[in-house]
Amino acid sequence: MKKDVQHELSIIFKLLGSERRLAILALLRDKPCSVSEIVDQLSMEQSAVSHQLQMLREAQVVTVEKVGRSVYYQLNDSHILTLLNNAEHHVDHVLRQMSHEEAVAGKQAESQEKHQ
Amino acid sequence: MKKDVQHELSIIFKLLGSERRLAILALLRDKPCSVSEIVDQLSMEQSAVSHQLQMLREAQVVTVEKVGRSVYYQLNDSHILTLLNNAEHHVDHVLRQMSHEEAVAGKQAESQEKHQ
DNA sequence: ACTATAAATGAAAATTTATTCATATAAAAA
DNA sequence: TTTTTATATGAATAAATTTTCATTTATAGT
Repeated sequence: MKKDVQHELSIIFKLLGSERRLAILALLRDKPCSVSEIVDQLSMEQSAVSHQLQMLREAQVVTVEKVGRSVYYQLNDSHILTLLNNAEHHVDHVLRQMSHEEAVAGKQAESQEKHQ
Repeated sequence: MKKDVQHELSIIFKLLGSERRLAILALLRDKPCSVSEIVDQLSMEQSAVSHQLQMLREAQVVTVEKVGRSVYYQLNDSHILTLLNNAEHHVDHVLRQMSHEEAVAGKQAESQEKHQ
């Protein structure tokens, strides 16, 4: 893998590796939102939201449009959506495996009880 | 998006959001590696590598196999590969757009020079 | 059994990232 | 034009992550 690609990759993953930014992106996935809509829905401070949006902007993950005195953000990037979808699959996979292992562990415990 | 999915997502993205871990994964993408192979190839400290591998292990991104006194790590997860590939596409897209914008900026500068 | 090598681990130190706070900017409303 | 509302931004603080250092564990070779 080329080094600058790796660097850019780490930037985009770093960006997605925050629950708050993921929450923002989840909102934007449905429809464009103004900053204050995001603030209200996620109960975050305005300044914190602005800082996060700044990062998403700089990485070209979202675009901006001024409407009156509001600023609307929207997803800019279909790749991000694909990425999120794939990642969700991965998570489903892991979560399922975990609950499967729990089930197995449960049966083992059960079986051990019988043998006591 | 469910909250626990979002949480897991942030974990996996956080994991991928590090150049060093990406470098490790790039090595493992080719073939399983022992800890000391990784240390040598990436010129990292042994302890740092071990800590990073611990995280990858705990997230079930890699699996471990002892061979003699070496410990070999390998990618466990095809989803991660897909994720990395998708992300590379995104990066290509952004990098291309950036160089496109540079080109445009260059032409504008050129054009402005003419008008001076 | 003793020594050397490979890797893991815990805790402290260093670095990075995120949040808050104070303030600035910009546009609409009064 | 002054006031209000929405957002942005810089700097300080707080929190999280990463690295380093010292030590431990485990295994192979002597």
